[in-house]
Amino acid sequence: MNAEAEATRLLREADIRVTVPRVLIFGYLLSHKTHPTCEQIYNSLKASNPTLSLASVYNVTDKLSEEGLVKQITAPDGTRHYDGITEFHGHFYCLDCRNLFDINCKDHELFEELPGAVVVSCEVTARGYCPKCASAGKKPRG
Amino acid sequence: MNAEAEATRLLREADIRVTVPRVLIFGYLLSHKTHPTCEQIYNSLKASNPTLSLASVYNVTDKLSEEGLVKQITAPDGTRHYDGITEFHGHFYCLDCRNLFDINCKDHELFEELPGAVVVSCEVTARGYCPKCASAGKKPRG
DNA sequence: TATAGTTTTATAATAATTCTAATTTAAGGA
DNA sequence: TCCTTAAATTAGAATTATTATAAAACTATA
Repeated sequence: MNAEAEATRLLREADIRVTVPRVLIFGYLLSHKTHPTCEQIYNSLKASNPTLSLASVYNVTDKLSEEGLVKQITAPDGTRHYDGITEFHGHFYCLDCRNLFDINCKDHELFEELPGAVVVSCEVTARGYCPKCASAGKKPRG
Repeated sequence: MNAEAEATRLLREADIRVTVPRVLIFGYLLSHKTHPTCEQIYNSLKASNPTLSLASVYNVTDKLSEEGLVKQITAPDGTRHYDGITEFHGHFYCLDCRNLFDINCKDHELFEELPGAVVVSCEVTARGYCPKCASAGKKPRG
């Protein structure tokens, strides 16, 4: 099954109105594991969908992450990225190239700390220099 | 010892030039555990220091976190907050009131995943509804 | 106290995201 | 299939957080 058909199926299953932008954007996230920003999603889709607007990409990613169908990741530089993989995992942010990489990492039992709090999701983000940038000498202070 | 004297001492120790804005801002972070943004730091300090500029707060917090004297936290809404506590701990972000709370949480051995990567820091951020907002009924969908 | 280099300041510029109001669309019922 | 209604999309303006710039002020050292 292709990504757009899968997106349509998952939207129906979640009882979310199926629209062209939602299918396109959700399908894109299901088939690209690159943690794109809204801008990047928009740039990738607009050539084949000239009427798509950037505002819709913001609206749709917002809706999808609210509904738990995709994951929102806030990078240390403050930009928001989206991830079609919803199983728990962590991210590694390269301070040089600013890319996000997946890392395995178990979920924790962190929250006896704040009794009464309702935990919706948890994000683990490491910062540093990815193998490529580190080997190019882009390490902190020397 | 008061916070500004402590800030001065720590700056000297780290071999960082001691300036008025640095002492003020670092001192503020050492004595306030509220995870303020640059804007909040600026607003708190400007009354008693009218010549201080917001740009300096950005410059100084940048410098301090680069040098590891304070911790930078990027909240899920993309805003950057600073924390004078540098020991490892996690944060809980309330989706309603947008405050950050400290949570205990051990550091992990996450990084066998990316051989060759240089890890600089690690951030664990949970999202949800804090006890106060949750009890006021601000839970997700119902 | 003079100097050199760094930091700060004020302001302008940029980038990411949100808001607004008009238009279009999806889904269910006649 | 056509109508209706609420919801979603669009384009563009507005807002917010942050970064850049260039001149003035300050720190540390000689």
